Amino acid sequence: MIDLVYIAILKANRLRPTTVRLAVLSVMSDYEEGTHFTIEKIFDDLISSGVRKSVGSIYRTLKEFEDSGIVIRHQFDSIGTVYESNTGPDHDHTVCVVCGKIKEFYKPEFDSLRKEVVSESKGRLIKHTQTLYVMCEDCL
Amino acid sequence: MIDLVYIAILKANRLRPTTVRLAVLSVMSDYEEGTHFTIEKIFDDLISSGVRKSVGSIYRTLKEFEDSGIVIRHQFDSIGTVYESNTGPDHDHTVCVVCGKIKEFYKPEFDSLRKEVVSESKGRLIKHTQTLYVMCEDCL
DNA sequence: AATCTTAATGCGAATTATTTGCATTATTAA
DNA sequence: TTAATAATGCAAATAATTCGCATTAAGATT
Repeated sequence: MIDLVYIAILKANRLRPTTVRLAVLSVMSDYEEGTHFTIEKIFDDLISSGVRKSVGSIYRTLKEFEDSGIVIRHQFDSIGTVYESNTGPDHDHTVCVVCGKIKEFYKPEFDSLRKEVVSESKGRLIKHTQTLYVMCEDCL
Repeated sequence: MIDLVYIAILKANRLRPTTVRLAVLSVMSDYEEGTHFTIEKIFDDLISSGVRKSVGSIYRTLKEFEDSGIVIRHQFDSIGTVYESNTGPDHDHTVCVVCGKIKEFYKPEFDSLRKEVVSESKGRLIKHTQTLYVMCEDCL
């Protein structure tokens, strides 16, 4: 059973290994590292793999996955809501305002600066978002 | 006529000085510097000042103002869409995940780092968003 | 394995936020 | 002052997401 690892992931998050959840994990696992995908793409890819699941269930599933930390949800200007697998290290994004391509970047210096900001205000940092809207090399 | 300055702002942006636009500018001018407001707040504040304008027109007006650079629109997690007057210097935001309070911060070092990121990818920076979700001092 | 309990699913309706078409009205240009 | 153009109100349309609830599936219990 190829699903064993998905079942383990779900159980580790107190989620029953059901057909919808396993199917969503399965299509997600076919994406390249760093792929950003929509609810609709998951829906379509499930159809392509011969599995029809309701859009409502996919919304619910991705919300559960987000709560569990299995995926991260982003809202980008003029692109809307996309998700990505929460594997790999922390990072921020660039989005090309022309072609819409999303890339990731990481610079540890940002983290230190952010820590300074919150400590100056005596708060505690829970999470952050940073997106650079660019014209990418190809579009220039 | 107290509106003269608003009329000037609108004309400078090739927008006819109409009642809706002038009324929106007027309620906005009553807000403290750095206030973040919703469409609904504008609507309510117009009502309070004895002016009833359609929600649709307020949406249209704020979109025009955004295109003209008169306001900036933000989308914050679990808060939604808010606007602020585009006066004063560039800045990013902290949002308290408990009380929802929005504050501004500015550190020039962020700008240099962002420039590094886009120059490394040979792109051009158009704009950026950065939001730190925190527990603020009061909520801790 | 049969049954009980609880959670997940599908479906369509409901919600929320926003946009749009169009007839009417206001603003600017002639 | 009239002609041309743009803005407004209103209601309907759209888009994205959530929800209620009856049905089904999964895990626990006997």
